[in-house]
Amino acid sequence: MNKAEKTRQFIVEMTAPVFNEKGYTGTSLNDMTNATGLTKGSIYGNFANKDEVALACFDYNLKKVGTIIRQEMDKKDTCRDKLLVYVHVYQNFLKHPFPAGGCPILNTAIEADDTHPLLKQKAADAVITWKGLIAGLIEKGIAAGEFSKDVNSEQVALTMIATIEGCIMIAKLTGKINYRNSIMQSVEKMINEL
Amino acid sequence: MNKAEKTRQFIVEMTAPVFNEKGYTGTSLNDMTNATGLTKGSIYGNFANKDEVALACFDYNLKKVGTIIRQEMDKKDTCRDKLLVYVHVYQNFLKHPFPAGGCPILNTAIEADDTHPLLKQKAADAVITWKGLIAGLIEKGIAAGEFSKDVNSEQVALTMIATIEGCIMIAKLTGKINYRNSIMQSVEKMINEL
DNA sequence: TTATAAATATACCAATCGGTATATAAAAAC
DNA sequence: GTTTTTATATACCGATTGGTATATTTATAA
Repeated sequence: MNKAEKTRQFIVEMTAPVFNEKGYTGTSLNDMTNATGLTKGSIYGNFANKDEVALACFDYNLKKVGTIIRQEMDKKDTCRDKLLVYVHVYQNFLKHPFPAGGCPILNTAIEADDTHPLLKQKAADAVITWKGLIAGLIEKGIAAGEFSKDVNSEQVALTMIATIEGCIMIAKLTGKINYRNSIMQSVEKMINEL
Repeated sequence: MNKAEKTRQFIVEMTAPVFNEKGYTGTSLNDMTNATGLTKGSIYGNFANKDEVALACFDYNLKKVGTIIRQEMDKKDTCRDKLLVYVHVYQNFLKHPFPAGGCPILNTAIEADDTHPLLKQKAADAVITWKGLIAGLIEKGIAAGEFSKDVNSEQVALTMIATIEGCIMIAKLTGKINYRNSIMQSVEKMINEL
């Protein structure tokens, strides 16, 4: 990794939380120079424009979440326990190196869906990949005799994602931890009833 | 309603969809003059600043949703059917005068939670009011013998809201109607199992 | 060690940002 | 119908926006 690649990485690491908190429109070049301590010239020597930084930051934030989930899943054996990782990670997200500003998919989806096609596409891809991951785990669990055969894996996957994302919104908005616990308990029940 | 009040109302009606689509930061005074056909002077003669317009627009958008729900609920008799109104309205939101840009609570929550305390508070209040409304309906249904006595009304209310909001996000992001139908079917099942 | 290439900083650009003072036009009151 | 108040438009403000051309520094290779 040469100097430029290091700086690129450094810029992404320092601005990713800002983009996730303030959003694409809400993050200015000034915010970016403040977060990095670099100048505009330095940032624009490594990125073509604000868009390119924002897209890289989304990837970075998304990867951060994915890594946490994968690491926790590797510790579990059964498909049910692997699914329950989502519940436990989102319930104790402070214990993990979770991106500041919350779920990048949710944040990006809401801001970009009417305004920024590129970011919107990235968020949409992330949701579909996530759905596939959960559905795959469910299918595997069915094949292993862990779950009932008449479980609709795609429906459960989508409902899990929707509930988790809604939960993140409500918990962050109201600041009520028991709201989060209550909703996550429903997701847990949903998984345990498969 | 005198001239000023009419203009105030007019400004809110014309800019509310813009705020809901582009967000608070993403909506400029220029957008507001374009949407209304009025000048800055005219807008700022009726509102102190952009904040005041945005807050009024949130109230307007929220009321719009509330009115739809209330009207549909009035047509139903049982608590179960009243709860199912949420499913049917959000599933066919195009048939109703739903605010352009989607759910104002969700949009405002995501943008404002790290950036705009006043809007955040309004969105939080809306969620808590909504939760109370659903929980009240469930309690009423329990009292009427319609639902099981050991239903946790607050938990169900929160989970319903989370799933619906997550559903809106996913459906709008991916554009897949069958995703929305699939998730809403889960909510329907949840209500029918009370 | 020096020449060359790459990376960063400085200084600037036009455009737009939210907001305001003032002038003009339209309503409302008399 | 005239006066007075209210509402709207015009013209402007400094600050900030995203972005760039160029100068300077730092790293790399000969």
